[in-house]
Amino acid sequence: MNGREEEYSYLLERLRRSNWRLTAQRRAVAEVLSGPDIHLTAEEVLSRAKEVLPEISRATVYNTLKELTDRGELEEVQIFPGPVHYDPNAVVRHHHLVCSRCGKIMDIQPYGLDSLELPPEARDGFRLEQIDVIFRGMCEECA
Amino acid sequence: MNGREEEYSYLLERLRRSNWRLTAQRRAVAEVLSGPDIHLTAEEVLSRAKEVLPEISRATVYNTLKELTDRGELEEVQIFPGPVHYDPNAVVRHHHLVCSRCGKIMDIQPYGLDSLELPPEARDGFRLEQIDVIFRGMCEECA
DNA sequence: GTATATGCAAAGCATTTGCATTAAA
DNA sequence: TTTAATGCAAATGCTTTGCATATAC
Repeated sequence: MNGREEEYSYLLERLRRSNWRLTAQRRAVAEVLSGPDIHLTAEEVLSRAKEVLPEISRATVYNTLKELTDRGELEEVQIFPGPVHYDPNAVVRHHHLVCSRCGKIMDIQPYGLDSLELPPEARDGFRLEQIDVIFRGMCEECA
Repeated sequence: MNGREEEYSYLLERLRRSNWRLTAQRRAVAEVLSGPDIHLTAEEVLSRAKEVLPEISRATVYNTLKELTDRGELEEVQIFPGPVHYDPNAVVRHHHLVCSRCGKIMDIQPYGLDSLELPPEARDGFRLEQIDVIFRGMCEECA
């Protein structure tokens, strides 16, 4: 397998190994969501999947996205008011960098976050599960 | 003014000083949103405002929330899928602590966040405006 | 008096649901 | 063959819009 194939098969590769009933529709959705820095809405997934499989329905896209989210293969991120974005980079812990003008979303590594912790008064009795961080600002092209 | 009044009039107090046309409806909305650790949905604001002013309409609540958000008096926070929560603590920089079971939302001080910064490779050319942080987990009563 | 806020109902967008049909294993 | 996925259309939840009426200043 060469570098390019590897990049493009993250999600699809994981799914092949699982015992998940693999239909043409699910493959189309998984393909659309395979790769780095992907953050698509359900509607975007639908239109891209239709390029490859025109008969795919909206309901199936929503079903599949929900299924993949439940399996931990996708992360739902709510960056803006409006539709949820689906991020296939659910395995690797990361945060999001977002341009407030053009809406571009990028995954970023946690960095300098070792000291990101609950203030002492909140820590007591609270079982921390997850920390969501969104960095908002202007990207180079928009600034 | 005693301590209790002070606590309860944050938002209302700020509005009195501004040249904002103060109607019974707007006062009702502002009252409902005055106090610490308030994170209400539009629907919750409506039902609480109705207790004080039964003739207030849903549209007016939405209008007023939008207006106050535009003026920087409220912050819209999207913690869960579903409705936006309105946070009147827009003046003081803070983050959110959320119970993933009961849904309780609390404001928390940024703490140990001095080192919360963009990774060097992302920093270049990006003009950072804001960092949103949500701590998710189980609160004491739910754990 | 005049500009602006209100309230109603209809429209809009994102998503979910029910159910009959179809296809994978 | 059997279980589960698909697709359609209707329903839901949240929010916005258009417009006639009412009200603060």
